[in-house]
Amino acid sequence: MNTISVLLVDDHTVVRSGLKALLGTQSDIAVVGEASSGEEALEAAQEHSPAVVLMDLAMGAGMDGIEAIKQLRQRNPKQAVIVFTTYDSDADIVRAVDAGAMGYLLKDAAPEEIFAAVRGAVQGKSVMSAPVASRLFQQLRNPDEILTPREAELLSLLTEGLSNRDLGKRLFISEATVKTHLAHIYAKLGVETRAAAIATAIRREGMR
Amino acid sequence: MNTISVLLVDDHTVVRSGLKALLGTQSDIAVVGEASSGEEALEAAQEHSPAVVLMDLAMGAGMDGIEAIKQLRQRNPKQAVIVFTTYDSDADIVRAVDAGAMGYLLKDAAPEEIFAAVRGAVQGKSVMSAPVASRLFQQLRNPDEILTPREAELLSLLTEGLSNRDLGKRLFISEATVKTHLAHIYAKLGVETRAAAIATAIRREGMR
DNA sequence: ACCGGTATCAGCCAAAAGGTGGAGAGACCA
DNA sequence: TGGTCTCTCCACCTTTTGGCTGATACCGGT
Repeated sequence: MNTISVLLVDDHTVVRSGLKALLGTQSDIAVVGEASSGEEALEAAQEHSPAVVLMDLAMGAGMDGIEAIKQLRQRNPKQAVIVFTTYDSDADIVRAVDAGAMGYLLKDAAPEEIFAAVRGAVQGKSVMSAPVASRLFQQLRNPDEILTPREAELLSLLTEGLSNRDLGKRLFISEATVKTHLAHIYAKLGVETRAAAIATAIRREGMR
Repeated sequence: MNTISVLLVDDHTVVRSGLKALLGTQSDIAVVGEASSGEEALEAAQEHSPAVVLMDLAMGAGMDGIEAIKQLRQRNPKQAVIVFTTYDSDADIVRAVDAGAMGYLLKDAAPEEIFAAVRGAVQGKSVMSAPVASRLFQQLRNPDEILTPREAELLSLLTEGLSNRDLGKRLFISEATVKTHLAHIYAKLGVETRAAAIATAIRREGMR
């Protein structure tokens, strides 16, 4: 039986310990290294050349998870990277998959799910938590939901708490136009109020 | 030497494993139970009567962390509850301290910090991570800007994009009361609209 | 030359939110 | 006991938002 070597990357000590403890119960999986930042991850990957990298996206300071994935994939395309994070933010999922992540697990995943993801990853299978999969599916099914540049601009200002009038002044357009854009934005985001739009915008696009 | 019994409450399996592994390295600390929800926590506390409860505030479904703290404190005031969570949201900190939490640690805390908090808690000392402490300090310096627990609760729901009507239903109060609370919140935050309040709340409190 | 997407603007109406002022109940503290 | 804080509720009024319909104009690709 081939044992699968795993590198853990997370800035939370307890999460690393937990994963180590969990993975340690499986005879075919061995944790060969740990890192608490993107930079450390690259070094550790160089040193241990693990088969699988289990990585949190949100790392306190320095290089973020997405960038780390890109670099890892670039240096060693055989290495499988599995994202292991707390949130299922749309933007993060897309970016992670784009950067070359093989799987996307949420931190409340069951142990079995984690084991399956690690084993699947070395075989080229991509495993993701159910909520993540459904979000990805949604996005693929609904390309309409992409905001136009102007709409994105408005949404961004919206999250600063401006009124329609202020939005108009800021963008040099009439209040009527602002309302039109907003209506389109609401439709695309699947919400009915500006409050919900702000909440959705912040929760689905970065900003955490 | 007295060993300190600890109950872990977190809906993430890996976090529980991690804490268990970390605390297991200390000869004077013993994990006597685990729970993954507020309800389970109350049961487990009943069964094991631990000296310290280490609890995540954000629990997926059912009872939230704050409510769990209140009930734990009510049933056994000698028990020390330490909050162990990912974010340092102003509202959460205030509410947790109010509910009777003895300490407030962030999940990226160093192991030593966690040990110190557990040992301190049984002696009646309250330990908190530096960022948390600084936020609390800020709030004490600016008493006008402190939201009441109820207001904080409202603000938190507000950031989910709910309407006044929905807020009322969720909190079992009339729309009139919701508007009163909102008016107070706006005054304290120094904003005029709900959109600005949401934006401010998210940018100044946790949720990143 | 036509069509689809984007950006701009208007008017009308209903719903939601915000401002003002007032008020009672319960908790806590001096 | 009196004062303060918090939470709850009400009525009235103004402003803001959102839903709907419709319009003009520019750009790019077929």
